[in-house]
Amino acid sequence: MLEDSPLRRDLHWLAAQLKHGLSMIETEIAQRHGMSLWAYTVLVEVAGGPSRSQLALAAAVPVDKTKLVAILDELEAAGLDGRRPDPRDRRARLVDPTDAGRAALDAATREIRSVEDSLLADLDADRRADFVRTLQHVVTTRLAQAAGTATGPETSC
Amino acid sequence: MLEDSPLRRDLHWLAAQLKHGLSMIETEIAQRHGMSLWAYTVLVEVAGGPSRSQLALAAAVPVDKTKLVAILDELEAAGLDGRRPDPRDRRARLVDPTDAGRAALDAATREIRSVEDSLLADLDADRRADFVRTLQHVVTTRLAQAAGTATGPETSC
DNA sequence: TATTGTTATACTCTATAACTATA
DNA sequence: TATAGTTATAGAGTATAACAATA
Repeated sequence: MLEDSPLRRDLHWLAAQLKHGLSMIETEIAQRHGMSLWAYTVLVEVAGGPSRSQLALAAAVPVDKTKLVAILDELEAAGLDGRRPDPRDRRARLVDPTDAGRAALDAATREIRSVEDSLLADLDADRRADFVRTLQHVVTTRLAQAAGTATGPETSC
Repeated sequence: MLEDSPLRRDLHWLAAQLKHGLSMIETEIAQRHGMSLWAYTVLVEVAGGPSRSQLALAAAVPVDKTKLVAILDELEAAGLDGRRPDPRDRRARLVDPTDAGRAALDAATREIRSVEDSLLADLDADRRADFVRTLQHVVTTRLAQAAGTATGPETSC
Protein backbone atom coordinates (compact mmCIF):
# COMPACT_ATOMS: atom_id res chain seq x y z
CA MET A 1 0.00 0.00 0.00
CA LEU A 2 0.97 3.62 -0.46
CA GLU A 3 1.63 5.77 2.57
CA ASP A 4 -0.79 8.51 3.50
CA SER A 5 -0.82 11.69 1.47
CA PRO A 6 -0.71 15.16 3.06
CA LEU A 7 -4.21 15.55 1.58
CA ARG A 8 -6.45 13.57 3.94
CA ARG A 9 -9.22 13.59 1.38
CA ASP A 10 -7.97 14.45 -2.04
CA LEU A 11 -8.50 17.70 -3.88
CA HIS A 12 -11.02 16.11 -6.22
CA TRP A 13 -13.23 14.97 -3.38
CA LEU A 14 -13.04 18.35 -1.66
CA ALA A 15 -13.89 20.19 -4.87
CA ALA A 16 -16.78 17.80 -5.58
CA GLN A 17 -18.20 18.29 -2.09
CA LEU A 18 -17.94 22.07 -2.30
CA LYS A 19 -19.49 22.20 -5.73
CA HIS A 20 -22.30 19.81 -4.82
CA GLY A 21 -23.12 21.58 -1.58
CA LEU A 22 -23.22 24.99 -3.24
CA SER A 23 -25.36 23.58 -6.07
CA MET A 24 -27.93 22.32 -3.58
CA ILE A 25 -28.01 25.57 -1.64
CA GLU A 26 -28.10 27.86 -4.67
CA THR A 27 -30.67 25.73 -6.49
CA GLU A 28 -32.98 26.22 -3.52
CA ILE A 29 -32.37 29.98 -3.55
CA ALA A 30 -32.93 30.30 -7.28
CA GLN A 31 -36.14 28.30 -7.12
CA ARG A 32 -37.45 30.47 -4.33
CA HIS A 33 -37.06 33.35 -6.79
CA GLY A 34 -38.86 31.50 -9.58
CA MET A 35 -35.84 30.15 -11.50
CA SER A 36 -33.79 27.02 -11.95
CA LEU A 37 -30.07 27.45 -11.27
CA TRP A 38 -29.37 27.28 -14.99
CA ALA A 39 -31.94 30.03 -15.58
CA TYR A 40 -30.25 32.11 -12.89
CA THR A 41 -26.87 31.61 -14.56
CA VAL A 42 -28.26 32.72 -17.92
CA LEU A 43 -30.10 35.68 -16.39
CA VAL A 44 -26.84 36.90 -14.83
CA GLU A 45 -25.39 37.10 -18.33
CA VAL A 46 -28.56 38.56 -19.90
CA ALA A 47 -28.74 41.37 -17.35
CA GLY A 48 -24.99 41.84 -17.09
CA GLY A 49 -24.33 42.86 -20.68
CA PRO A 50 -25.87 44.46 -23.76
CA SER A 51 -28.82 42.98 -25.67
CA ARG A 52 -27.51 39.98 -27.53
CA SER A 53 -28.68 37.23 -29.83
CA GLN A 54 -29.24 33.77 -28.39
CA LEU A 55 -26.12 32.55 -30.15
CA ALA A 56 -23.96 35.26 -28.58
CA LEU A 57 -25.55 34.49 -25.23
CA ALA A 58 -24.92 30.78 -25.60
CA ALA A 59 -21.24 31.48 -26.25
CA ALA A 60 -20.98 33.77 -23.24
CA VAL A 61 -22.53 31.58 -20.54
CA PRO A 62 -21.33 29.04 -21.89
CA VAL A 63 -24.18 26.67 -22.76
CA ASP A 64 -25.35 24.81 -25.84
CA LYS A 65 -27.70 26.84 -28.02
CA THR A 66 -30.33 24.09 -28.02
CA LYS A 67 -30.35 24.03 -24.23
CA LEU A 68 -30.53 27.80 -24.09
CA VAL A 69 -33.88 27.68 -25.90
CA ALA A 70 -35.50 25.76 -23.05
CA ILE A 71 -33.87 27.98 -20.42
CA LEU A 72 -35.11 31.16 -22.12
CA ASP A 73 -38.56 29.60 -22.46
CA GLU A 74 -38.54 29.03 -18.71
CA LEU A 75 -37.44 32.60 -17.97
CA GLU A 76 -40.00 34.00 -20.40
CA ALA A 77 -42.83 31.91 -18.91
CA ALA A 78 -41.88 33.31 -15.50
CA GLY A 79 -41.92 36.84 -16.91
CA LEU A 80 -38.23 37.39 -16.18
CA ASP A 81 -36.96 38.07 -19.69
CA GLY A 82 -38.20 38.64 -23.23
CA ARG A 83 -37.16 37.98 -26.82
CA ARG A 84 -37.59 40.50 -29.66
CA PRO A 85 -36.51 40.27 -33.30
CA ASP A 86 -33.23 41.92 -34.21
CA PRO A 87 -34.22 44.77 -36.60
CA ARG A 88 -30.96 44.27 -38.51
CA ASP A 89 -31.21 40.47 -38.93
CA ARG A 90 -34.64 38.95 -38.87
CA ARG A 91 -33.20 35.49 -38.16
CA ALA A 92 -31.85 36.60 -34.79
CA ARG A 93 -33.72 37.40 -31.58
CA LEU A 94 -32.38 39.79 -28.96
CA VAL A 95 -32.80 38.83 -25.32
CA ASP A 96 -33.45 41.35 -22.55
CA PRO A 97 -34.41 41.08 -18.89
CA THR A 98 -37.76 42.45 -17.73
CA ASP A 99 -37.95 44.71 -14.67
CA ALA A 100 -39.19 41.72 -12.71
CA GLY A 101 -36.22 39.76 -14.03
CA ARG A 102 -33.73 42.36 -12.81
CA ALA A 103 -35.43 42.47 -9.43
CA ALA A 104 -35.47 38.67 -9.04
CA LEU A 105 -31.86 38.47 -10.20
CA ASP A 106 -30.68 41.09 -7.70
CA ALA A 107 -32.55 39.44 -4.84
CA ALA A 108 -31.26 35.96 -5.68
CA THR A 109 -27.72 37.27 -6.18
CA ARG A 110 -27.77 38.96 -2.79
CA GLU A 111 -28.77 35.68 -1.13
CA ILE A 112 -26.20 33.62 -3.01
CA ARG A 113 -23.41 36.05 -2.14
CA SER A 114 -24.52 36.03 1.44
CA VAL A 115 -24.29 32.23 1.59
CA GLU A 116 -20.89 32.14 -0.08
CA ASP A 117 -19.61 34.91 2.19
CA SER A 118 -20.89 33.14 5.29
CA LEU A 119 -18.96 30.00 4.34
CA LEU A 120 -15.74 31.96 4.75
CA ALA A 121 -17.00 34.15 7.59
CA ASP A 122 -14.93 32.62 10.38
CA LEU A 123 -11.64 33.22 8.58
CA ASP A 124 -9.81 36.45 9.26
CA ALA A 125 -9.52 38.84 6.35
CA ASP A 126 -5.97 37.86 5.39
CA ARG A 127 -6.53 34.11 5.27
CA ARG A 128 -9.80 34.60 3.47
CA ALA A 129 -8.28 36.75 0.74
CA ASP A 130 -5.39 34.31 0.46
CA PHE A 131 -7.73 31.36 0.09
CA VAL A 132 -9.83 32.91 -2.65
CA ARG A 133 -6.77 34.23 -4.49
CA THR A 134 -5.10 30.83 -4.36
CA LEU A 135 -8.24 29.06 -5.54
CA GLN A 136 -8.57 31.48 -8.45
CA HIS A 137 -4.90 30.99 -9.28
CA VAL A 138 -5.14 27.21 -9.21
CA VAL A 139 -8.26 27.16 -11.38
CA THR A 140 -7.37 29.80 -13.94
CA THR A 141 -3.63 29.17 -14.26
CA ARG A 142 -2.51 25.74 -13.08
CA LEU A 143 -5.62 23.73 -13.93
CA ALA A 144 -5.87 25.06 -17.46
CA GLN A 145 -2.31 23.86 -18.09
CA ALA A 146 -2.83 20.43 -16.59
CA ALA A 147 -6.14 19.77 -18.29
CA GLY A 148 -4.90 20.97 -21.66
CA THR A 149 -7.87 21.54 -23.94
CA ALA A 150 -10.05 19.27 -21.83
CA THR A 151 -12.17 21.96 -20.18
CA GLY A 152 -14.79 22.77 -22.77
CA PRO A 153 -18.30 24.13 -22.29
CA GLU A 154 -20.91 22.77 -19.87
CA THR A 155 -18.89 22.91 -16.72
CA SER A 156 -21.35 24.00 -14.05
CA CYS A 157 -24.95 23.71 -12.76
CA MET B 1 -27.42 46.51 -10.50
CA LEU B 2 -25.40 45.19 -7.61
CA GLU B 3 -21.84 46.34 -7.11
CA ASP B 4 -18.97 43.93 -7.71
CA SER B 5 -18.26 41.24 -5.16
CA PRO B 6 -14.75 40.57 -3.82
CA LEU B 7 -15.13 37.19 -5.56
CA ARG B 8 -14.54 37.94 -9.22
CA ARG B 9 -15.99 34.60 -10.17
CA ASP B 10 -18.04 33.13 -7.39
CA LEU B 11 -17.07 30.20 -5.22
CA HIS B 12 -19.54 27.92 -6.96
CA TRP B 13 -18.01 28.54 -10.37
CA LEU B 14 -14.47 28.04 -9.04
CA ALA B 15 -15.44 24.79 -7.32
CA ALA B 16 -17.23 23.55 -10.44
CA GLN B 17 -14.19 24.32 -12.62
CA LEU B 18 -11.81 22.60 -10.23
CA LYS B 19 -14.01 19.54 -9.88
CA HIS B 20 -14.63 19.28 -13.62
CA GLY B 21 -10.98 19.71 -14.53
CA LEU B 22 -9.85 17.09 -12.02
CA SER B 23 -12.60 14.73 -13.21
CA MET B 24 -11.33 14.97 -16.78
CA ILE B 25 -7.71 14.45 -15.78
CA GLU B 26 -8.35 11.63 -13.35
CA THR B 27 -10.79 9.85 -15.66
CA GLU B 28 -8.02 9.71 -18.24
CA ILE B 29 -5.56 8.34 -15.69
CA ALA B 30 -7.99 5.71 -14.40
CA GLN B 31 -8.82 4.56 -17.91
CA ARG B 32 -5.16 4.20 -18.74
CA HIS B 33 -5.04 1.72 -15.85
CA GLY B 34 -8.10 -0.17 -17.06
CA MET B 35 -10.79 1.46 -14.89
CA SER B 36 -13.49 4.07 -15.00
CA LEU B 37 -13.16 6.80 -12.35
CA TRP B 38 -16.09 5.26 -10.45
CA ALA B 39 -14.32 1.90 -10.50
CA TYR B 40 -11.16 3.56 -9.18
CA THR B 41 -13.13 5.17 -6.36
CA VAL B 42 -14.64 1.82 -5.38
CA LEU B 43 -11.30 0.03 -5.66
CA VAL B 44 -9.75 2.53 -3.25
CA GLU B 45 -12.31 1.48 -0.68
CA VAL B 46 -12.06 -2.25 -1.51
CA ALA B 47 -8.28 -2.28 -1.08
CA GLY B 48 -8.24 0.22 1.77
CA GLY B 49 -10.21 -1.83 4.28
CA PRO B 50 -11.18 -5.36 5.29
CA SER B 51 -13.20 -7.74 3.09
CA ARG B 52 -16.75 -6.47 3.12
CA SER B 53 -20.14 -7.29 1.64
CA GLN B 54 -21.39 -5.23 -1.28
CA LEU B 55 -23.88 -3.52 0.99
CA ALA B 56 -21.17 -2.43 3.43
CA LEU B 57 -19.07 -1.28 0.51
CA ALA B 58 -21.94 0.70 -0.99
CA ALA B 59 -22.41 2.51 2.32
CA ALA B 60 -18.70 3.30 2.58
CA VAL B 61 -18.05 4.79 -0.86
CA PRO B 62 -20.89 6.04 -0.88
CA VAL B 63 -22.77 4.75 -3.91
CA ASP B 64 -26.11 3.11 -4.54
CA LYS B 65 -26.03 -0.69 -4.20
CA THR B 66 -27.59 -1.18 -7.64
CA LYS B 67 -24.88 0.96 -9.23
CA LEU B 68 -22.17 -0.86 -7.31
CA VAL B 69 -23.15 -4.12 -9.05
CA ALA B 70 -22.20 -2.70 -12.45
CA ILE B 71 -18.98 -1.17 -11.09
CA LEU B 72 -17.89 -4.48 -9.51
CA ASP B 73 -18.77 -6.28 -12.75
CA GLU B 74 -16.44 -3.89 -14.56
CA LEU B 75 -13.62 -4.42 -12.05
CA GLU B 76 -14.11 -8.19 -12.15
CA ALA B 77 -14.09 -8.29 -15.95
CA ALA B 78 -10.79 -6.40 -15.86
CA GLY B 79 -9.39 -8.88 -13.32
CA LEU B 80 -8.98 -6.21 -10.64
CA ASP B 81 -11.20 -7.63 -7.95
CA GLY B 82 -13.23 -10.73 -7.08
CA ARG B 83 -16.40 -11.71 -5.25
CA ARG B 84 -16.69 -14.79 -3.03
CA PRO B 85 -19.61 -15.99 -0.92
CA ASP B 86 -19.55 -15.04 2.74
CA PRO B 87 -19.23 -18.39 4.60
CA ARG B 88 -21.31 -16.99 7.46
CA ASP B 89 -24.17 -15.63 5.32
CA ARG B 90 -24.72 -17.17 1.95
CA ARG B 91 -26.76 -14.19 0.78
CA ALA B 92 -23.76 -11.90 1.01
CA ARG B 93 -20.66 -11.78 -1.19
CA LEU B 94 -17.31 -10.51 0.06
CA VAL B 95 -15.27 -8.30 -2.23
CA ASP B 96 -11.47 -8.38 -2.41
CA PRO B 97 -8.89 -6.87 -4.73
CA THR B 98 -6.70 -9.13 -6.84
CA ASP B 99 -2.95 -8.64 -6.94
CA ALA B 100 -3.40 -6.97 -10.32
CA GLY B 101 -6.06 -4.76 -8.72
CA ARG B 102 -3.71 -3.61 -5.97
CA ALA B 103 -0.97 -2.94 -8.50
CA ALA B 104 -3.26 -0.94 -10.80
CA LEU B 105 -4.69 0.97 -7.86
CA ASP B 106 -1.25 1.92 -6.55
CA ALA B 107 -0.06 3.02 -9.98
CA ALA B 108 -3.18 5.08 -10.65
CA THR B 109 -3.10 6.60 -7.17
CA ARG B 110 0.51 7.65 -7.63
CA GLU B 111 -0.38 9.45 -10.87
CA ILE B 112 -3.46 11.11 -9.41
CA ARG B 113 -1.53 12.36 -6.39
CA SER B 114 1.19 13.61 -8.65
CA VAL B 115 -1.30 15.64 -10.68
CA GLU B 116 -2.98 17.07 -7.60
CA ASP B 117 0.38 17.91 -6.04
CA SER B 118 1.58 19.59 -9.21
CA LEU B 119 -1.48 21.84 -9.21
CA LEU B 120 -0.24 23.37 -5.96
CA ALA B 121 3.44 23.06 -6.78
CA ASP B 122 4.17 26.74 -7.30
CA LEU B 123 2.87 27.71 -3.85
CA ASP B 124 5.33 27.85 -1.00
CA ALA B 125 4.83 25.27 1.74
CA ASP B 126 3.01 27.61 4.12
CA ARG B 127 0.47 28.92 1.66
CA ARG B 128 -0.09 25.47 0.33
CA ALA B 129 -0.79 23.93 3.72
CA ASP B 130 -3.00 26.91 4.56
CA PHE B 131 -4.99 26.49 1.38
CA VAL B 132 -5.67 22.78 1.84
CA ARG B 133 -6.48 23.21 5.51
CA THR B 134 -8.90 26.03 4.76
CA LEU B 135 -10.58 24.06 1.99
CA GLN B 136 -10.98 21.06 4.29
CA HIS B 137 -12.36 23.32 7.01
CA VAL B 138 -14.87 24.99 4.69
CA VAL B 139 -16.08 21.69 3.28
CA THR B 140 -16.25 19.60 6.44
CA THR B 141 -17.37 22.25 8.91
CA ARG B 142 -18.98 25.28 7.33
CA LEU B 143 -20.60 23.66 4.31
CA ALA B 144 -22.22 20.87 6.30
CA GLN B 145 -23.92 23.52 8.46
CA ALA B 146 -25.10 25.64 5.57
CA ALA B 147 -26.39 22.76 3.48
CA GLY B 148 -28.17 21.11 6.40
CA THR B 149 -29.02 17.56 5.53
CA ALA B 150 -28.86 18.36 1.83
CA THR B 151 -25.56 16.59 1.08
CA GLY B 152 -26.58 12.97 0.67
CA PRO B 153 -24.89 10.21 -1.30
CA GLU B 154 -23.74 10.42 -4.93
CA THR B 155 -21.58 13.49 -4.66
CA SER B 156 -18.66 12.79 -6.93
CA CYS B 157 -17.48 11.19 -10.21
C1' DT C 1 -41.13 -11.38 7.32
C1' DA C 2 -36.65 -9.11 6.42
C1' DT C 3 -32.25 -8.75 3.93
C1' DT C 4 -28.50 -9.41 0.00
C1' DG C 5 -27.53 -9.10 -4.44
C1' DT C 6 -29.50 -8.60 -8.96
C1' DT C 7 -32.31 -7.18 -12.83
C1' DA C 8 -35.78 -4.30 -14.99
C1' DT C 9 -38.09 0.03 -15.58
C1' DA C 10 -38.68 4.92 -15.65
C1' DC C 11 -36.96 9.43 -15.48
C1' DT C 12 -33.67 13.22 -16.03
C1' DC C 13 -29.92 15.36 -18.68
C1' DT C 14 -27.34 16.01 -22.24
C1' DA C 15 -25.55 15.57 -27.03
C1' DT C 16 -26.47 15.21 -31.90
C1' DA C 17 -28.92 15.73 -35.83
C1' DA C 18 -32.54 17.59 -38.61
C1' DC C 19 -35.74 21.28 -39.92
C1' DT C 20 -37.54 26.55 -40.85
C1' DA C 21 -36.79 30.99 -41.97
C1' DT C 22 -33.93 34.18 -43.16
C1' DA C 23 -29.30 35.91 -45.09
C1' DT D 1 -24.68 28.00 -49.47
C1' DA D 2 -24.46 29.42 -44.71
C1' DT D 3 -26.51 31.01 -40.33
C1' DA D 4 -30.15 31.77 -36.13
C1' DG D 5 -33.41 29.61 -33.78
C1' DT D 6 -36.15 25.57 -32.97
C1' DT D 7 -37.61 20.81 -32.59
C1' DA D 8 -36.89 15.83 -32.54
C1' DT D 9 -34.14 11.85 -31.55
C1' DA D 10 -30.89 9.15 -29.23
C1' DG D 11 -27.76 8.29 -25.60
C1' DA D 12 -25.73 8.39 -20.90
C1' DG D 13 -26.52 8.52 -16.19
C1' DT D 14 -29.35 8.00 -12.25
C1' DA D 15 -33.20 6.62 -9.27
C1' DT D 16 -36.93 3.54 -8.11
C1' DA D 17 -39.14 -0.66 -7.97
C1' DA D 18 -39.47 -5.53 -8.40
C1' DC D 19 -37.38 -10.16 -8.03
C1' DA D 20 -34.82 -14.70 -6.43
C1' DA D 21 -32.07 -16.63 -2.82
C1' DT D 22 -31.24 -16.84 1.86
C1' DA D 23 -31.80 -15.53 6.74
